Amino acid sequence: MSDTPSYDPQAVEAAAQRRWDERHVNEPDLGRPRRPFYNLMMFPYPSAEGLHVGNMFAFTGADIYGRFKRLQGFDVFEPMGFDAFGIHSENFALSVGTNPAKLIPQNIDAFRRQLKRFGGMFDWRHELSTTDPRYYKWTQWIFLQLLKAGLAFRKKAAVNWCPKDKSVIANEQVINGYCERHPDTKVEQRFLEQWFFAITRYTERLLGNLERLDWSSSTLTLQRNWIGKSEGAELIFETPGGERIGVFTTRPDTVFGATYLVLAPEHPLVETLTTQEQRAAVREYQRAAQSQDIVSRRVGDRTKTGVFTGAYARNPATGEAIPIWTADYVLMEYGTGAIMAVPAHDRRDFEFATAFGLPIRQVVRVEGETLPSVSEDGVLVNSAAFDGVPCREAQGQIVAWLAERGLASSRVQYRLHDWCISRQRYWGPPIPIIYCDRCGPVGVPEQDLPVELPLIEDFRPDDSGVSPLARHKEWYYAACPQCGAQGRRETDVSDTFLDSSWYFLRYPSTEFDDRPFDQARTRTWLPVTTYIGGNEHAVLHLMYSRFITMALKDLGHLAFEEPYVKFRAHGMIVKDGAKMSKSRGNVVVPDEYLQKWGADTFRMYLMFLGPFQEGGDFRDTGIIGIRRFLDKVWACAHEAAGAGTRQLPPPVQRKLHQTIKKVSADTESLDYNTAIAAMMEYINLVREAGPVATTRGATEPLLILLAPYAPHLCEALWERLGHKDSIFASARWPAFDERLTTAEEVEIAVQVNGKLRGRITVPRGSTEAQVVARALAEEGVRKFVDGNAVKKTVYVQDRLVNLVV
RNA sequence: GCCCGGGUGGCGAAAUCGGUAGACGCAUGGGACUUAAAAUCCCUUGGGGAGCGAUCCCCGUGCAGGUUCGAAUCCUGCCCCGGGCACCA
Repeated sequence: MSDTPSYDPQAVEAAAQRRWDERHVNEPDLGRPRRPFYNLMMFPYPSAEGLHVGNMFAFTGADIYGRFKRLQGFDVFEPMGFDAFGIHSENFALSVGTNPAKLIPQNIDAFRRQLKRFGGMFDWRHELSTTDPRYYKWTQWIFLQLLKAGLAFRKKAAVNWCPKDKSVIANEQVINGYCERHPDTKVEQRFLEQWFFAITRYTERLLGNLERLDWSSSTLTLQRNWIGKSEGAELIFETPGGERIGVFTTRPDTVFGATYLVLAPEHPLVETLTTQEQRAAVREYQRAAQSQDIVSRRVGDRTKTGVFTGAYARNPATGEAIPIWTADYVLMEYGTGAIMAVPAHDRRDFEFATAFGLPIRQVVRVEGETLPSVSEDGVLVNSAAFDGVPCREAQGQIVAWLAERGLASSRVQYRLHDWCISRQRYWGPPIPIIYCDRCGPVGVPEQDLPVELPLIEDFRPDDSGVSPLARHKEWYYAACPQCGAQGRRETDVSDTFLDSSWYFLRYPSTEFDDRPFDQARTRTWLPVTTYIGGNEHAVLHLMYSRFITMALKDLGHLAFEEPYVKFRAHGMIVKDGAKMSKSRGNVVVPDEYLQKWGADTFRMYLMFLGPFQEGGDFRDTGIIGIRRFLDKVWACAHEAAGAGTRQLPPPVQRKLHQTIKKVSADTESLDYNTAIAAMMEYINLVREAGPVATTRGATEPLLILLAPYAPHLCEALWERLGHKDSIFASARWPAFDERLTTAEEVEIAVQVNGKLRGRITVPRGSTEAQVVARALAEEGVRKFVDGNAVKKTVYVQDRLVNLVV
């Protein structure tokens, strides 16, 4: 058609976005929505490099879902914000020598521009940044609520310490045990008083609730593994001096094979038990363990080291005296910090016993296994009265037997640790605490919040070993809120995961400065209806925000305890099979694609790459296919605008209803790639059918189905078809008629002995007898039946018949 | 090492309460239109074989077995790739 203007994405997209802004299309009535739908996606960290395709992939997938819900008649709230505190910003700022407070606004501006360009349905009235004092005032408020409730406490914990920097460094700055900035300087560990949140008091709730959450199963599995519940027993080994050493074990059935004990070097009893002769060696070992950085201390598969303490304890099962060692393969933070070593049935103990010549006693026999044999599918041997008992049964029996003498009890152990929120850094919200010599640590009164992070030039850590914030006396010294004496502010800032643990609560209430979240708003919009994000945050962010929500509920601030009713994990977009990263130099920037192809084509291309929930490898060889499709839609709509209304030919009508059905189901389940394929099939059929099918009745439903995917194009074509209001404000998701999705006749596969031998077309709903008769009439089928008697027939209604001869 | 995913044409992928493998798209090759090119449109394409031809036969979903009338799909044992955890007792 010569009067059809050509499709110019840049012009179409600019016009559509202008329209949405002017008419406030993306801004639901937060006060009185009819059908509220909170569509959340993970807010980005605004890096200096700008939005990359990984972000766009995630946001597009989430935005499609939000627009889909919008067209289904929901009042969709789709907010966006910036997670701008943290070590990444700070490190970047250090490298360019500019305060992050000056850099971040520029980054945010660039991000906002890109986010607008790709066409997200964001309600920008509710944008937030975690670095805004109006936001982190409430992050600090949350800290104070937990402090009041006894859920925030101080504890000594190890950090990485660089002796050159005279400063704490993060785990990711430790490279093979050396400082990232001083490759010749070994990192040590130091013990500092730090703030923790008592997330472990919520372990069972965090675990149990997972049963009831509508989350991607991969995410649930990651959370369960992270919590790491393991059931076992605590056994007591007594020393001649009367000390009781508790050990946690999941294999109490192997206690007869425990030939020595190992205490972590940090275990308090090491000091008490070590004999005079061993003292020097043990001290030396403890010192060595401590001088390691915490990263390499935890890296597995190291050669076993350890020292004998000179002391002995009695094996509660055998009564034998067994030696007590200390070794760093036992971790103080798990279980009791002590283990019973069963070298015959534990790989690590076996390795250690072999290295130090300790006895190895087999107490479990498993068919066909050599030592160390760790299987539980065996029976006990060398275990006195328990010989011959299967492992699993023996576990309970032995615990019960030892419990009679008070030497055992059942115990559940978790891997989850309390959450250390202290960061010895500059770029974060100051922890609102004032230390007073008389009163100890005192929370800053709520009316004094926020404790603003001062804009300082010398935010770089220096050799003084004092936090940059402590060098600013006017900030550092503050009156004790309790007694008025001069106190000192906490100079640590809080973890960025605390910032992001509650941002979804803030979005609907950003305009209120006198409360973190408005009660009415929160009741209306929360919990979040659907959260779509990456599994890279499956444990930390998602676990912490669940915990904070539970704590706030218990403290009376919220009426619900699970923040995200439905969570879906999207896949990761990679480049040539590898994660995109700056160091690999394989980061794909979306800007040039948006420039060349437009947002709609690029959005759809990303979704067509593969299943959204699996991700895929980015390559740009197929974009043209999406563009061709959109060109067809463009032409079709323009032709339809000038065409009259007429009945669709039956095959086109059938395809239309099939397409509505498939796109509705696939969009709901985030199977965007197949939804797009279905729309392509449909437009191909319409184009093939020609002018009789290129009508308003064929085109309008397609525009609505396509609108979540290519919102700008559909907005423009909707207008072209004469509609005054935005498609998102006025269109309703089309319904399909199940009866119209099926044809009168169906093709049936005919198999002989399971091999496909022909196809026949029969009326829908034909009986088995009719179909078999028709099948046997086929020459190609008869050839294979060849006079043999049909022993059996298998008939699948309207699909297939199999003749067994 | 343990826990999750996943291996299907030249490529991205469809199809899994077992039922016509390869939808849709890219890229091929051929053709139409054009002075020509671009764009567009039509046809072709898993491998092998038979036939002038409409067609027909054999093989084929990482490998080896198994269950079944029938397996990409279920079971057993392997191999490879990606992700997570990692001395967690």
